[in-house]
Amino acid sequence: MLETIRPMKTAVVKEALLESVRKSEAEKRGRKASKEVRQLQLIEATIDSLAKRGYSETTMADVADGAGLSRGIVNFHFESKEKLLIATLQHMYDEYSAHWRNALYKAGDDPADQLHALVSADFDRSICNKRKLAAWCAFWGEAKSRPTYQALSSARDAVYQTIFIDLCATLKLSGSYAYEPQVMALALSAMLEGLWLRLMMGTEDTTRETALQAANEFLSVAFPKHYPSKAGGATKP
Amino acid sequence: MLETIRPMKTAVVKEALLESVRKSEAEKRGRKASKEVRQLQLIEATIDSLAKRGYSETTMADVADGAGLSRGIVNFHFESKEKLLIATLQHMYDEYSAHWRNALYKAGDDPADQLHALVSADFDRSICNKRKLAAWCAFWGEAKSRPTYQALSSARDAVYQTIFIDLCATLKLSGSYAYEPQVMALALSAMLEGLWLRLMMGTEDTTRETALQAANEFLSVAFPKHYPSKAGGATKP
DNA sequence: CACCATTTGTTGAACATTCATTCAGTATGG
DNA sequence: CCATACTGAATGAATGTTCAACAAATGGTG
Repeated sequence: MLETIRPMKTAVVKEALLESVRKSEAEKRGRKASKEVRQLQLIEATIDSLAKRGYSETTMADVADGAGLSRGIVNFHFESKEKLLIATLQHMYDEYSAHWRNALYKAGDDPADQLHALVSADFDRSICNKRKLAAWCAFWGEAKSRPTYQALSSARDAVYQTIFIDLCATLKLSGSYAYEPQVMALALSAMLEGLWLRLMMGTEDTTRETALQAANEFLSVAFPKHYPSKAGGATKP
Repeated sequence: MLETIRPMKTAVVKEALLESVRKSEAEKRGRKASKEVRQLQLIEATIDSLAKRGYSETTMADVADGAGLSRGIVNFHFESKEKLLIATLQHMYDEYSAHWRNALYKAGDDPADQLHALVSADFDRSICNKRKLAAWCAFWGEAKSRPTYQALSSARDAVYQTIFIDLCATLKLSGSYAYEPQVMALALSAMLEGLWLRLMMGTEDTTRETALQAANEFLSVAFPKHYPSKAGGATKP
């Protein structure tokens, strides 16, 4: 099962396109960019707007201004505002998906390493930052009332969840734990999402470091034989 | 510290008012209701709209229609749409707050019972249902870009968090655990929020029961001496 | 290479719609 | 009969979409 997970090839391509977007900062005007680059540029501007103004205040004009282009341009590249937002969500979903698949691939064959890699990947700067988290949260707020968003809006999809369950089951066998893999996987992935939520609320008392620390603490108590606690031993009352 | 937490008296009053709202279903028109009842009625209609249509699609007209009243009514009782939404958020915040305070009060003096009561309270039908969760999520999506929402939007506030930390610290002493109370409390409360998020996404694979089960599983592995696992003992490989 | 025709990307003003707000008028309870 | 709750049409601002005109690339032809 796990052997079928490979980093997505398209991720590399998109990375290169994003580079083009950043490079062309100075030369936004005129017909300098390819269709794909321009679309990515608009998607990035959309994420900016979602992060800065929230979903309900994100306007076509703001996206166009953010990209340094004219008003009508979005309707040319994307058919409508709705299609732009769907494309933006799909982009973030693909990026997140490629990120954890890559982390899993690089983790090697040990299940404990794999689980730890997945957890750590969630708090990597490239995807876990104010801008992206805020954009995710904006979509979450609308997901329940929009069928189109529902499938994409929880970045951690069914495949991700299945892998979590499999890893929990494997560790249970090798560590003689008592929990139910499915239940433990739910608790774990829910905590990761909850930590994301905390981070985006951004009350400054939760940072990427403390969030990661909490996640690792969870791993230590749930799988003590695989992740021995790094803190001092048990204290007597 | 914990001894100062008491159920809020105002909760009882509001419950009575809500009763009035429900009773007057048939007689919405005319000057039948007091000012407070009418405001609660509008707030309930706002929650309905948020749940059904999401934040960005919630309109004054929809709220008024939902309450069976005329268009201009909201601006009469609340000054503006923004004030209505703030009042709605405040209402949900107060309700949630009263709920966990009451649960804590009824739990008695044992810290383990208290923590368990807080966790269970989160999944009580009265506050953990599609309608309310969807409304919470709608506000979360806008909170980061609206300073006014920020304080109220995470129902679990600083006081709640402090109590969690205190309980974790107490249990650590009596159970000789190795974790850092602050870190464990963060992991725990983040998981609760994450489970809420799952429930409101409503992909049907997570129910209130399985969510509560996952939360209890967490308690079992984090505080094994206080919450002995109910599943069969450890299995050998 | 030069020239022109065609396709394709881009602009910005005009348009239509949606929606919060206002307010003059009406109804109702005390 | 007065104060107050309430109504609903009018208003104006905000915003997504359309489109005619323009500009840049492309490709074919002599």
